[in-house]
Amino acid sequence: MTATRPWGTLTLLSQLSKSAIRKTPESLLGMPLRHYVALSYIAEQEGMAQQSLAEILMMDANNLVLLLNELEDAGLVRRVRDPADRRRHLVRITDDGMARFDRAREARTVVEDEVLRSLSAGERDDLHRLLAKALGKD
Amino acid sequence: MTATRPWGTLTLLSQLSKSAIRKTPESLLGMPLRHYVALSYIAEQEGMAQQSLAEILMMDANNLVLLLNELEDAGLVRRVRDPADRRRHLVRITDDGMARFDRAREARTVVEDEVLRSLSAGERDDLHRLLAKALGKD
DNA sequence: CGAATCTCAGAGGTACTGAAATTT
DNA sequence: CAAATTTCAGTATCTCTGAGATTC
Repeated sequence: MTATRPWGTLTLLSQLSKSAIRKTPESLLGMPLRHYVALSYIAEQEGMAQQSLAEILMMDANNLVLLLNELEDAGLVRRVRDPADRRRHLVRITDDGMARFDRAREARTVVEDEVLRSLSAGERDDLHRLLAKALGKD
Repeated sequence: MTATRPWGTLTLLSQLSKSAIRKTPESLLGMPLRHYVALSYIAEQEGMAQQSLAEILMMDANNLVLLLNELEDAGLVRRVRDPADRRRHLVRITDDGMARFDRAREARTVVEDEVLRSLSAGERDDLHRLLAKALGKD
């Protein structure tokens, strides 16, 4: 029943994502976008080991080291050795980091309104729900 | 009425897109993913000038030059001078390019099934429709 | 001649590869 | 000692900046 559609769902997905990235200037967030994305996971799941964090962010653990260096230099997060397994570093967001993340999140709703301006409020909720379900975050 | 949700729609969007990219190996498509994405637009809109194509693909016109060089070297597209304005190059997909694009599209439905496996057929249609509408492609 | 279009070389930022250091 | 975790140096790939060439 699936008619041959000119655009695959995955193609549309990547295009809309690209559009969102292009419309999110660093000046609006107050931090680089990749800092914001990382913070959103660190804030949600406090005290994660770096390796687990790398899996969730779908990035190399090696690369995460460099990213966390930047976040730590900016005073947004802290690395603390795990007392239970001293090989691990637990990543915790700082109070300042949480405050700046909250401001960035507010700012991103502005971008979201622009990117999704063609959708009604109900359709935006539907989209959010479908994306969350596809990611297993429902 | 919008409850404070842990994940913004834009964050979910970029994460699912990243997931789709990671699950699309070049060997499956028979070409690099960015060749496939470019071809999907070139196949849909025959004989576009490079500048228009760059806008649609949301990439730098400079960068598109390098991408088209690769596509032309691979025999997937041809550049033809626009007789009406000899400054322009019109980009056309070759017969071989179309054949290989069709095979790649088939392959990508396999990835799509995996990425969207948590969604029912109806939900997948909904997602497709919402993404297309947000992009103004409905 | 100014503007538009395409091309390319060089620079900058981002991500991956491999090896070292510490701890279990 | 082997495995797990984090760190870093080197490499590769990609994207953007700026200048040049052709045509309108």
